[in-house]
Amino acid sequence: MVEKPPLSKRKLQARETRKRILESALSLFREKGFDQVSIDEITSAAGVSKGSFYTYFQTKSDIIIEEFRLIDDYYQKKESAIMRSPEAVSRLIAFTKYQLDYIHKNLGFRTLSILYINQMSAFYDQKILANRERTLVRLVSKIIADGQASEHIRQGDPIELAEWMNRCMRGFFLDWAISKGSLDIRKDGMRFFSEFVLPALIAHPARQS
Amino acid sequence: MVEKPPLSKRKLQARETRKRILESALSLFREKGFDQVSIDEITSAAGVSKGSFYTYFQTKSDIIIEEFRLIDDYYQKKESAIMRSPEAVSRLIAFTKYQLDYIHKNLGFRTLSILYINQMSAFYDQKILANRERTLVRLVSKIIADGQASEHIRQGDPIELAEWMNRCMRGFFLDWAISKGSLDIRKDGMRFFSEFVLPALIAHPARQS
DNA sequence: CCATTTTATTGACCGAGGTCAATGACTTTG
DNA sequence: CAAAGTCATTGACCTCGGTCAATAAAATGG
Repeated sequence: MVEKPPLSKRKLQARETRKRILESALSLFREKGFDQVSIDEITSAAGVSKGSFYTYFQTKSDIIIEEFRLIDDYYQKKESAIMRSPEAVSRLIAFTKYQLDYIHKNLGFRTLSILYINQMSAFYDQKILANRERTLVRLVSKIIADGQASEHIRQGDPIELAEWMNRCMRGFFLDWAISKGSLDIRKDGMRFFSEFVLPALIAHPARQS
Repeated sequence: MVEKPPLSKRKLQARETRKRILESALSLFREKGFDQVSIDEITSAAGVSKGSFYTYFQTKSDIIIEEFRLIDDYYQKKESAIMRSPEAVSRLIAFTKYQLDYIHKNLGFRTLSILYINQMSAFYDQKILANRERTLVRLVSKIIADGQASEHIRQGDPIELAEWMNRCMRGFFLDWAISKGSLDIRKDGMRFFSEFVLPALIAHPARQS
């Protein structure tokens, strides 16, 4: 458990302000879409000034980042369900199903676009996606390490393999974002994963050279 | 040969204006970087008004798109060198080498970021990247089809496989862009391709099930 | 050669993201 | 409790990408 810090009136107010901005923003984004909502609109809905927005967030799209962080909690919640699958390959498939599902239901291609744009923009250094500490890498590399032990998965550094697998999926998400959602994220995503990415991870008997 | 159209004075002037804008823009981008150059700066360097910029380009980043189109000519020029490799696997490696090389020398991660951002942005419909007509897909799918005939490459629709392979590389480029170039595009890119993507394309003897 | 139509060009204007010096509410110090 | 210090808050202001009605120059056609 975390030590409860004695919150001063100031800290409480600040937290409240931040929360109000975040909630107005998310609610307006859901209602009208990211591009149709201005910072002025968000802050006046929250009853604060424009400047306050920038006390708590570096850019407009930081709000989106905040939403995206929740995906790690989601993976954590699904971990036991994923690990219930008998072996590595089916675990990776289960993982990917959950991932595609979450993105389909909770994010959407527009949100993903904004996330990628945010992460690529020039003087921005909050690395959300390329972070080895993420539950995603932890979980997938664990599955891979297990799979290597039982010889279902090919050899190699499990963390590197997890990042590579993840990178391929990111390629899919990018294509999805560029196509403005005209790919079917669950059908096409699953097919790409099981037909192309997964084979790169599976142990094969050595070929004659 | 293309039929030479009788160019009116108007068309000539228009072409000249477009060219001057393009050249000022590229030269300023190279000098100061995309974000540090404003449209006003570009147009006054070109000696035209701001409005003229938007006669010839839809957005500021369209200039970058223009540059990117050249990569298809480059692939075309390298085609024979690539096909000189004896079989599919080494051809794909050669192709990827040239691709990484071109992007390293001529584009850079910042340009790639701008390209991706442009392609993802909301009301934009010039699909540059996800275009089956591109030399890239044509060339790679041809190599794959040849490789399937000689049983070096696994079965499946060659165009789909080419798009999948390309998608994985796009995942790498995205990671590169997000990491602001801290990945080594040639070393890490080649390693990712040959260690992870290529195995997904190679024919393997069937496993016992 | 003049009248009409077409189209490249212009630049004032707009909207919106982001900045920052000034303010004042709260906290700490003496 | 008053003075000094800290920091959340404010909103006028700036920059810049992008728009568009008006204009000017060239093409067309009679």
